[in-house]
Amino acid sequence: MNIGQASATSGVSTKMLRYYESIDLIPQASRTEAGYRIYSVKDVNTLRFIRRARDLGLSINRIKLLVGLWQDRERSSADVKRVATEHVAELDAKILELTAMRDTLQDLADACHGDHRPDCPILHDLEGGGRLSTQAGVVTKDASHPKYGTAHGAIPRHEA
Amino acid sequence: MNIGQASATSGVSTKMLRYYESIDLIPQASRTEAGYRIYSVKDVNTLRFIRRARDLGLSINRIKLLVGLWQDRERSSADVKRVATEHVAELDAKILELTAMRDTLQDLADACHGDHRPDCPILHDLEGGGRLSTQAGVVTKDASHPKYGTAHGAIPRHEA
DNA sequence: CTTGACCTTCCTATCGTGGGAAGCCCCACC
DNA sequence: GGTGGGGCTTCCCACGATAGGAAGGTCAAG
Repeated sequence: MNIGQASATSGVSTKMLRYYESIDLIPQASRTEAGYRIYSVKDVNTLRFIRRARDLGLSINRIKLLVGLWQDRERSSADVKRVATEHVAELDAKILELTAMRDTLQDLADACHGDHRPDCPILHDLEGGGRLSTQAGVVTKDASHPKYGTAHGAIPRHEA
Repeated sequence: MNIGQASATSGVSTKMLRYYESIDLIPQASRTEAGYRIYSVKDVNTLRFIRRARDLGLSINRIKLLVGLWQDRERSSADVKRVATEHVAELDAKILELTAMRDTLQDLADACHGDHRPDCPILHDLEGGGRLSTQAGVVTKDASHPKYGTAHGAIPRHEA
């Protein structure tokens, strides 16, 4: 099986196949005399495993762990579960963060009449301080919007 | 005001200040004789605007649009609203995608006893095909889990 | 033997951010 | 008037995971 067939049957692009090999997620494929990579059915199974793990949003590093556990008959399911649970926690955090953004923006959009007039609460908000309080340190308007605070502060932007 | 002070009062790092200038999100700052960048209070306000827009997850390109609209007295609020609404739609899509992943993984983790034994439904799922049906083409188990299909297929991974 | 599809490696880009090196500048302190 | 430390400059590299493309070798069918 060459790389094209392995790609087609595993759902992993040839680009990614070579990349995964380069970062040692999968072992170096053996080669034909001409230098073509050769894949076995077992290799393709591993690739499908990886593909599904990626579909669940797992990072390459976690997938490395999972593949290792998968191939280890002495593994404990607790180890597998921990990897999954950590990822769920990260997904939850991300979902919370995005939801806070979404809600804020949706509320602002709802408050915007959206016609020919220039006046716009969205711009006003961006201009003024993400729902007041940032500027003067004293909240002067309506403090009954707890969700507006969530997206501020330490937002590790490059983490996702 | 030099770049350090502008950074401190706007919440945008000096790295990002120079980067934003390089991609023409903000105009080239004027310079002292020694080549130091100079920022005005107006510049800092723009930077705060940008910072808040980033906090809401808006892309640099959308922020470019918004800054343009913000500084255009003839703008129509409809244009601003459209940018916001598009971003909300993307956030919604992303949230849906992440939630599907989360739910699947959480269910699998729930089904995993997580002890010393090697047997694990998480690995079984990754191995077997994201909740069966992929392998044989015929669903043989429990089809009442509509959420398990959502994360598959065309997932533009690099879009986020 | 040619043609076209496939393979190889290597470089580039994405997106937004941070880290760091090498070198110049400025101010305060002695 | 020096000097030291912190700030500024530019430039390069890294991340994570993926795609695109160029230049060249290979294979199989016609």
